[in-house]
Amino acid sequence: PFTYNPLITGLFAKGFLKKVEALQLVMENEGIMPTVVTYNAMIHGLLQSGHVEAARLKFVEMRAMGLLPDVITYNSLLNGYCKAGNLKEALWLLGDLRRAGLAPTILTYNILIDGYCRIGDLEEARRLKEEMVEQGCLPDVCTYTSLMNGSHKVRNLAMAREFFDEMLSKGLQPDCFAYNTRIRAELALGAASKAFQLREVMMLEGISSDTVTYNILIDGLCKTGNLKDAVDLQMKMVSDGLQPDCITYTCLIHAHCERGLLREARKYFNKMVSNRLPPSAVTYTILIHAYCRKGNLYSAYGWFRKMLEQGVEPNEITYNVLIHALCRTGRTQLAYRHFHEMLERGLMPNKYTYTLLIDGNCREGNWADAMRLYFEMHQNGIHPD
RNA sequence: CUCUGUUAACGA
Repeated sequence: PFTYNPLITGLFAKGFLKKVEALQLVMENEGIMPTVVTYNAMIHGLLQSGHVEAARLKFVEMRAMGLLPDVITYNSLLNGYCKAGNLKEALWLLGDLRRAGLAPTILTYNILIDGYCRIGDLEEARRLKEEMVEQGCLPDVCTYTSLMNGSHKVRNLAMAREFFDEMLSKGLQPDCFAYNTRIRAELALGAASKAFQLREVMMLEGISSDTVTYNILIDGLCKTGNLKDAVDLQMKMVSDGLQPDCITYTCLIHAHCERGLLREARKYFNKMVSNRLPPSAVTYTILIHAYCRKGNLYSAYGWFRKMLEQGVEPNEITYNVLIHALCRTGRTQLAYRHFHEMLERGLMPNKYTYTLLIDGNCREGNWADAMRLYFEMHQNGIHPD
């Protein structure tokens, strides 16, 4: 197991799901018993790649083998459910952890607090923070970073600042993540100058801006209408010795597309490729969207094709963009084809997808299809508005 | 040997 466990972790990190299954068989054949750590590594890997159900099955499997899950097993699964926004299941699991005679750790609390922050339930997040103190776990910089992010989510800048100050008052030293989180909140909630001030503070504290800091600032400038400053900052980033990454370029591509500067956007795309940075699904979706909006479906499909050729998987947003453009131009049948494609890829259409298709069908007078979609949406637990 | 926090895209 000491040889196999790190191997399993490594394979998951590289996204080699099939090889992990193969390795599990090899272990069985050689009579090597998996340990709790083996399962923890597998559960974690499955969750990282979004396979919550498969992870749960591993959890069941390990218990069936007589292995007792430890706090790490629970924390991993808890994190998976929290990330998926399934706090109900997470709470049930927390009960299970306690029933198993285990005590939650600071990570257990941080995971749950982060889960509540992500769904915007700061009341519950706060309550858990108090509970963790009562249980003798002191909130750390990670706890406060989640709380600041949650405050940002509910657009409460004052609250984000309070959490930051409280962190300082507890004698905790904010790290780069904590500063970046606060800076992003300041920028997004209308306090750009405070954001830049904080970057100075951060430097004085001996924490240098990293790529994420720059990306947050560049994106913030783009979104407050300062495209030129954003471009300048990107150049400053390079002169400061930091390499722009895929996200840096994607922010700039998006900003240019929004302003209809598609030529410039393409220039950034080419620059990113020539810097050996592979464009992501987000990058392609932005370009597809820009051409669709312009009414140039031909070019939009050119990008879609390129994306597929490069082996970049389209996601639900990519399909929503295409479906939107097709429905709007009265090509509901073609839109429908994409709808099926997305199901084949295991992507879940959301409320927006259904609405687009229902609207398209209604416009063309296909009431039967529209009604069928409506019921299908209901069956999938999506409530119309 | 395994568990937590920060950045980009659709919005009818």
